Amino acid sequence: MRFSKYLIFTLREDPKDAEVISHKLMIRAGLVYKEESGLYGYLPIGFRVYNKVVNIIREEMNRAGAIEVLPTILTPASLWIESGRYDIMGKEMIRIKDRKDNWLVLGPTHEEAFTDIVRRTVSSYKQLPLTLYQIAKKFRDEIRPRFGVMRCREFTMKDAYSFDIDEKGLDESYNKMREAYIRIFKRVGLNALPVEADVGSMGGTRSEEFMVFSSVGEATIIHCPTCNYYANVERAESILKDDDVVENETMGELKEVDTPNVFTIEDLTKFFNTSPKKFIKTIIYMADGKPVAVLIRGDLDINEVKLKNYLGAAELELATPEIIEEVTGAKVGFAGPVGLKKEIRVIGDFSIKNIKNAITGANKTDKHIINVNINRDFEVKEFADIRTAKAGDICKNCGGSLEETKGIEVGHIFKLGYKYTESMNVTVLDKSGNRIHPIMGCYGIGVDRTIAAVIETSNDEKGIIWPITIAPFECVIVPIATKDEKIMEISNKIYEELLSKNVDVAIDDRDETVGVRMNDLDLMGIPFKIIVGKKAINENKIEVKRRDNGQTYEIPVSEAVDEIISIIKEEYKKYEA
RNA sequence: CGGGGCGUAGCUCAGAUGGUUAGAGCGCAUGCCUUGGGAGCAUGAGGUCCCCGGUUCAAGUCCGGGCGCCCCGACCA
Repeated sequence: MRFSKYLIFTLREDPKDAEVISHKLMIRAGLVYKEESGLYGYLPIGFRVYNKVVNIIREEMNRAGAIEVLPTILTPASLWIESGRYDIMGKEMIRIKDRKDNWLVLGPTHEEAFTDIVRRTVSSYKQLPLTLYQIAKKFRDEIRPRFGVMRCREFTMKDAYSFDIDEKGLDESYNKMREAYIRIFKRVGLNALPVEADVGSMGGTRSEEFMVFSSVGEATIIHCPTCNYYANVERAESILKDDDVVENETMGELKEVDTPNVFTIEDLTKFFNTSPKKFIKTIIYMADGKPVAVLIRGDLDINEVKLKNYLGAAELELATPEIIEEVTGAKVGFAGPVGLKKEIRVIGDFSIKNIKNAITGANKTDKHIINVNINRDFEVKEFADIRTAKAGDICKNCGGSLEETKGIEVGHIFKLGYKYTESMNVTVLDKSGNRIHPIMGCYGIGVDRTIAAVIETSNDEKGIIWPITIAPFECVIVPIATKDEKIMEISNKIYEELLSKNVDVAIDDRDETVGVRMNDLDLMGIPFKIIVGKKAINENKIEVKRRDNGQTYEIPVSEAVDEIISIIKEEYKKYEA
């Protein structure tokens, strides 16, 4: 590619509306442009990177035995009604009405579509196992798109769906995908770790997210440095440091105390001059429309994902002030387990089991009660782990001290189960001629997010530093003076030869000063610059300069092509899976 | 949906208290000169000051309403 005839669009300054590094650099290096919030298009340089990532994913999926298909992105509402998700998905799903007034959905995910493909084409156990995939656009009307390409409304995803006759088969299909993912992320230069994830209302049995540790990540990961336990905070379990400490206090007398305008645990702690651990927080939730009281120790946080799973609820939200008043008989801030006005389901987190002489809301406005004791003053029928694990907690596996980090979720693999094959009635005949539902797994990789994650973890003050495997070009030739015939002659010769040997090379022959061109190439993250300058004329030598550490090799012109090829080959080895 | 910030040239921004023909840097075009890390000189093009309404002799500037963008939170198969 000759840059003089290409579309290079770089910016010298950070765009105003970008906050995170990857977003700034993707715009500045001319990889993408923003059409509007959450909608990004790829420019030529970005599209080259995109294609390289897609190709690596495709190669590894094929290697793992998955088969590529191309379903429709516009899907009929009927598919979604069948699976029961038409109503559940809510506003995130983009719906369009066609000219005949039929509703269509721009696929936000494709379980239904792939299940439909299998329903149409598979009828015997002999055709299984089967893993199908696509690399295509997804549409989700996100409440808040952000961080450029990281969370947007239209994005590219590789999604695969496996179909097996039994759980054992699913385990194998799942593991194949898991292996493929590890290879893919290695090859694109990402350090992505599988982390235990929430299986949630999907009803699956196992789920892992591939996380890239980064401060801009939206997910919180709980990590044990001793035994390498990694889990999304949504499902992480831990042991409290002081879980088993039974206080020796004798039970005091239950007593109401006036606490006007004291609401938060922090304020209450000051007011009573005690520790937050002496409080039992009582939070009222609405689970599928029914109020539930949840009790947890004052210094801890409720994990709503765990709670939702425990309750088996489809919808879980904090109760409104009106409902809280109705349930407790008091204004918000004074709920407690003793003397709730209405009989409702009460769930206790394990953390409240051993609190002696606790302080709780009195279910009367502006009043708390002290010396509250479980089993004497109130009973809890249901105990569960509904606490958010946090740094400093004890690892349930090895007793180590847990740490917290942020992660970007670049992939997600999931044992789905029978949800879709049952709801959409997919069956195959097994060996004995019985109709059985295949069991499913689903596996996703966010292509755009993967690109952003690479940039987020590999950049410097000059710009992007691409791994050679997904760089827009492997190397770019820079003729120091574009009007010098001799320099151009040498440059063009090397360029043509490299091209003929299938090197992904470009020549930056734009009528710009060397400084401008070098800086652009650094911004774009080109792994190797091939500089043809005075030395080429005087000493018959060209220079190859590395983007990552600035190291420069001087190479005689006659050996340039072979040497460049071998340097590039060597570089690829770093990313071999 | 709540809180905060912003909206003026392709980009990044300046335009107190309302007042002529709305500015800068970069970018862009043309010419000269240049090319070892964002050169110099000259000339030039480029504006719905987010939109609608109001106040006023006069609005980029003040008032009301709306729209859009960014960040935090809520939310997120």
